[in-house]
Amino acid sequence: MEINVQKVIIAGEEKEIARGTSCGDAFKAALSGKRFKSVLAARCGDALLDLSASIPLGCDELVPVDAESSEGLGLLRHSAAHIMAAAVRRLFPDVLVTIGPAIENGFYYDFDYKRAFTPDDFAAIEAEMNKIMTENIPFARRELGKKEAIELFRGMGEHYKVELVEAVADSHVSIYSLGGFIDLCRGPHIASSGQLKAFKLLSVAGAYWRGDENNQMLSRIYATAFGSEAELKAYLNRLEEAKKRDHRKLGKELSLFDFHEDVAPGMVFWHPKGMMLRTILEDFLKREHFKRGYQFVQGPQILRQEVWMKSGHYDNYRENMYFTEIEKETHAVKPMNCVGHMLIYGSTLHSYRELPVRMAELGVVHRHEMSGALHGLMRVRQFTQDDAHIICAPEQLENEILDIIKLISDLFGLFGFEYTLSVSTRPAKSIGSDEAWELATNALIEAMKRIGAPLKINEGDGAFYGPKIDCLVTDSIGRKWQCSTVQVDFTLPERFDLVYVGSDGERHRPVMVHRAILGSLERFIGILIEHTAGKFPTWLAPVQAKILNVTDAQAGFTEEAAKLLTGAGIRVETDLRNEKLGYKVRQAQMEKVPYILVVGDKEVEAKGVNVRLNNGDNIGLKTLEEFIELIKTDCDEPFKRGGMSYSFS
RNA sequence: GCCCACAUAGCUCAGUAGGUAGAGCGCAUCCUUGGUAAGGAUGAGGUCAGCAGUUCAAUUCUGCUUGUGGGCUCCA
Repeated sequence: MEINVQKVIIAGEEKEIARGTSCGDAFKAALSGKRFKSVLAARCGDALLDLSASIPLGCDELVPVDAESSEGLGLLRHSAAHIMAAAVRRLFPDVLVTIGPAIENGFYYDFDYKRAFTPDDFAAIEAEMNKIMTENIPFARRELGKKEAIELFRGMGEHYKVELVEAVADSHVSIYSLGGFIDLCRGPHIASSGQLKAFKLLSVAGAYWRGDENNQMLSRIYATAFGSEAELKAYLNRLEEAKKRDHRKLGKELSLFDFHEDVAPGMVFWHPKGMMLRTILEDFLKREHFKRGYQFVQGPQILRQEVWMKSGHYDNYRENMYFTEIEKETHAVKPMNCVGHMLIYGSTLHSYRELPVRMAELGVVHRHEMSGALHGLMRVRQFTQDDAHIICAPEQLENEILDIIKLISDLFGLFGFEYTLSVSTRPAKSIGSDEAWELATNALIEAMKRIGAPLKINEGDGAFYGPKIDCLVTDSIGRKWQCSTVQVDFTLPERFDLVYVGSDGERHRPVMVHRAILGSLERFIGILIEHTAGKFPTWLAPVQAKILNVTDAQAGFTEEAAKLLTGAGIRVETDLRNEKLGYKVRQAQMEKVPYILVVGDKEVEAKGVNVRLNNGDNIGLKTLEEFIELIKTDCDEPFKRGGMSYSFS
């Protein structure tokens, strides 16, 4: 082999390539013209390279990267962010640029400008981007020493970029220029602006520089890009479809709940149907907790301020608490249930034989969240937690955590939700000793390892009193919401001087775990509504069957049938209105009732109902007894897997 | 709390370049008794979010407040 030639597998075929050949030239020689056009970058091992980069020495395989792959799409979007920034710079020359990464479904770029951008600016920016695409300007990479780069950006007045370069650990940084637009960037990028085919600006938002609310508020433009117009259109359609599942819209349409913003912003008014759903969920939760050795308790809603000072909430959580003065004494509405449970545990002396003590409460808490943070059922100011506090000996901790994770997976599995678990470590604002924090954090990590869950760590994201495991569930448009939380706490038992008597007759300090499985019932139901698009499984549906009479002549039997079914524990409604059958079917269908039962003369004679399923299928005439069996089987269906059950009352 | 947008009938939304408002759905009454996604007629419903300001006149323009939506921050 000659010294200036290397063997490289290019797109699956081994080639001899002259040293110094660019990735792009190598692909151009190896691929068809059409295929080559779709190639955005090159991958060698784990490294992504610009097409203009020379093939690295020692690279034995070069893989073409296009917009079909997630890495290719990310790169395309990142380049689109540069193109957007270049367009904004052309239109608003004195804008300062900051950062513009690709994100899950698109990209954004944060600008500092004398005014905020608005959607009215989109048309002009998009037009300028299209112009840049037509001009087909190459992305040119250059490596600079840090000092040189700082001077370059300082000369341009780009102080955000100067700050970014200063934070880089390496001695050199790379910059990319797109025509006259120069940006600090690790790269890689598409070869030239003409490779961007389909993009759309979506929304504007304020965002703090480096995510810190003490910093300058920047103007962020969100946008997305795809490999083709068709894919972009499909994505925008999907978004539209997802909006139809929005729990706020369905909550109103299905008459589950509403808000009275004028009198109680961020607090839910549950309507009969929503409350029915909640009640069934609560009953089910209670039974599952009893089976797992939990005892239900209930503490007061309002407690004197001094107890919150003792617990540490006053120092750490005051801004989010509601206070009220009663007989010159300041009281606080509970933002958490722990204090009540601590006091219940502490009111008697416990033996090690009783541990672990598992105290559960469907606890209503109030937290004054900032007004801009409220969001339907997902983020409210008053909510109900399926909360529990487990008080145990330190050596029992890991097993308790394992059982909790098992419960999380059972419950979320039942509803078919996808979720991710992560461990959050000590935050800046916290109480407790270093040693306690380390012990608690390790217990969580060990439990995660034992169940083999992928270990994700959120540094500094723990509660002020302890580290935690959080569970995130996704809503209909891809936003992630925290549901389950498992928090180890060494400080509250200390503050409330909780003890148990060990086998040695001495008093010992127990460890406490705070945990919620669904998290908040409000948020959980919000996600459930979006997940099911309002078509709840039969066991949860507020109305399981709706009986419609064809004409007034069958009203009597319809009412009798409804009474009989209700007596059998089925949630039934009738629609006896003087309307055509088609009209009543349509309405019941839109209410997403699982079973629509029609009663005409034939059914009266047979003492039965004609059964139409929610999917529109008609399964014919059933006697009332047959229908009761049918619906019971349907209710039990989701519980066949796992150790849970739904007992038909 | 911060940035942008928005607030009209129970719901979804038109509208007024400043002269106090409309539709569809829903609701009520009547006609219609019709077999699986909308039969017809008539009618009731609005201090145009609240408070100021400009104006002969404000739902419309301006400011503030409250709330909502999308984000940031925060969080179950």
